Amino acid sequence: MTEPSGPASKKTVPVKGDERGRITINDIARLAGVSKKTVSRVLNDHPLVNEETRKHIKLIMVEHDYHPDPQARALALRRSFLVGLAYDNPSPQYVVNMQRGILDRFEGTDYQLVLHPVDRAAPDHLTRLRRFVESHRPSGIIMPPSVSEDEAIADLLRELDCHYIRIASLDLDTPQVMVRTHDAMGAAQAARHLASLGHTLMAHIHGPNSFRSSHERMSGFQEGLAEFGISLRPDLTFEAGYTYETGARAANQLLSGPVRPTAIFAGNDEMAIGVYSAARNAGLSIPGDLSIVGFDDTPMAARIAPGLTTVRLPIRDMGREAADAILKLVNGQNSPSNKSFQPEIIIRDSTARPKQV
Amino acid sequence: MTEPSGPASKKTVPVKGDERGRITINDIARLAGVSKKTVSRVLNDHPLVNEETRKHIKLIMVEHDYHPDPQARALALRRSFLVGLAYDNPSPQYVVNMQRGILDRFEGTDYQLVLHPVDRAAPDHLTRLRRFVESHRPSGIIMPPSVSEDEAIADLLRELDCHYIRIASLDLDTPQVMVRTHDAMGAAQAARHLASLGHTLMAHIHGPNSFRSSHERMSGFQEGLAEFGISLRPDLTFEAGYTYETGARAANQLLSGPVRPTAIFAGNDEMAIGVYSAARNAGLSIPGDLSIVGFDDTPMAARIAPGLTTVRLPIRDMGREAADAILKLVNGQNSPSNKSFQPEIIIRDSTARPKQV
DNA sequence: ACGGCTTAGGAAACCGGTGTCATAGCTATT
DNA sequence: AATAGCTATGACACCGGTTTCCTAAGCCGT
Repeated sequence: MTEPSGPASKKTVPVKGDERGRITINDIARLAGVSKKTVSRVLNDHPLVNEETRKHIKLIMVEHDYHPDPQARALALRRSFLVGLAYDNPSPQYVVNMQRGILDRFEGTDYQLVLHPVDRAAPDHLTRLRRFVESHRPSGIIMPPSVSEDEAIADLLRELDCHYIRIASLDLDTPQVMVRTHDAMGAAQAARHLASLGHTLMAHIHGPNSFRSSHERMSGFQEGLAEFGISLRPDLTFEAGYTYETGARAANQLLSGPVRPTAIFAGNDEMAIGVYSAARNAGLSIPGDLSIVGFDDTPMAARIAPGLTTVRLPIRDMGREAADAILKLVNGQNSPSNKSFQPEIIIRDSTARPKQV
Repeated sequence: MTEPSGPASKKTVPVKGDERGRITINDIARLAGVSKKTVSRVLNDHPLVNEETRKHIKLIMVEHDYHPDPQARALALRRSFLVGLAYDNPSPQYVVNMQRGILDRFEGTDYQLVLHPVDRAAPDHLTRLRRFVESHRPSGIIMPPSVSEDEAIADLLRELDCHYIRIASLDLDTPQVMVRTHDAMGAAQAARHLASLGHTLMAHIHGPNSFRSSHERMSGFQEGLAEFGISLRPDLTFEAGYTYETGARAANQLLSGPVRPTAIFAGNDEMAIGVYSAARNAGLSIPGDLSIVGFDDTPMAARIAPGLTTVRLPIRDMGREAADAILKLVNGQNSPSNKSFQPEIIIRDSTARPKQV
């Protein structure tokens, strides 16, 4: 045996008809009676091609169902048709919706989404990202929070001259390369909802201080309350880890404290569900004794009893927009799209007027 | 401006230092004083290379942190370093865990995971898959259920001479190209658990008949019951859609029927949560009046009250194994790994002895 | 000393596209 | 008329690897 041969490579003589094997740009060129360079120009929408010629070539391409080889283009263009998703969000719901949105936009294009989970706790995560970019030369990288908030990562990508889009809840240095979420606005809606129900003594359990979204949501909540002349008491704000367990722990502590609020705004649904558990432990009924608002509108919010009032961020739409922005960057349209997406409060059964109004 | 030029292509004279721009196989060859073909042989572990030469070249590669360009190899080898995940499972939890498992295995390799959601209801889904495979030439495709159960898809991949691994709960035609899940075994455990608690009148809500897993789980449940001399009554088995809503609907119907079971085994957790909702509607307490068992061990199972007894399949492990199998296939090791993974029953608070024992 | 076999390595074509540069045919300007 | 400038196209090298084919050296038996 010579070098190990592929499993079913039958050594098909490529001569003979133009069938037998994939058709290439050479085939199209021959069929159209032009050079491959002209076909290449048509492929890339180069302006200097006669309209007649262009139509003729396009027709032939369609007739033969020709699609250029992305690998070859990648090699020649020194840029692949791969877009990386660099993420570290622990919520499956979030990740999957983001993926769906991106894939929505890529549908019908030649672009593919490749996954690159980032573990920012690992010392070599920057090296791994660098290797990924250097070797696979993705056309771009999409970063949802909290990867998007990491300046070291953004610096690296800039150094590597790699397009990227950051999805974040605040304005970040590099303009025009981000999709804006309005976490603060959503949190403000939660505040207004609770305040207008008559709550005045409210607690807040927020995510880790290292996440910008934690701050955004908290300050948005405060702003919303301020409209009603209410201020958030520091002794009623707790930091947790955006997880069920930490949310439950914080709520247990909170509910066994000296001051008992009539409502709790949790920084995400996971923690809100943790609050449910703590409320059960404390013998409190929801929403009778305690109103609860979450953030994210995970599927669980609708399924749990009582249904959780929460804030929905259009994650899928944001993914779609981010993908669109990457495509525009790749095509050199540096349009300052910088879109932002409005959150929406979903009112279910976990919020009601406080008892002693 | 001529054709849009790459951002930083300064026409760097490649002579001079070996820095300035990525280093290629030619650089390594020059530095080692051999031809590029010899370097290529080292890269591919070709046997006919002198041990001295090989070591020398490898050393140089490490020193200069050389990594061959995947795009170029893809072009030459007519095979990329991309592995596709063709999936249609609606559960984010499932999808994310599968992705994690696969990525676990790819870590440290040059392989990347690209997503290819499949909508088998769309008339062109086969065309889209074909286009993906033909144009990107993935090294392989991993298919979890229920895509894995689609023979048309498997036929297509075989026709395209594309490696694939199917993850499925039953033996499928092509041997040695699958990872086996044991849904039936898990369902049998659920049956034994309920039967040994003393239940004798049990209902089953299963997934769509078009999913093999529905049948596997049902027949496994029946086998488990049979060990206790119990048989599943046909009038107490319902088909639903693996979703919360359909599960709730089936349970409502079931609980308002003439025969009231003391336990319900739902084909997945989503439907089991739907049963919770129906039980609340019917004023039944869980597990006092009704025991419930689910399947999947989604995060929700642990968070809902009362905690849902359910069957856990090691999805992440299965993903890892599938990725491993793909790698073996690519490397020509046609080892009949055909591994299978044991399910595990997680007992929480939704199951108890029936009231009137 | 010669042919045959095995081992080690190189030259050049190739994978399927793209960039650079040259060129032919026009029209517009001087 | 000659020059300049634009349009439309092609020849050819190139991207960074792999493959095919070939050569040269070393060892063996006769």
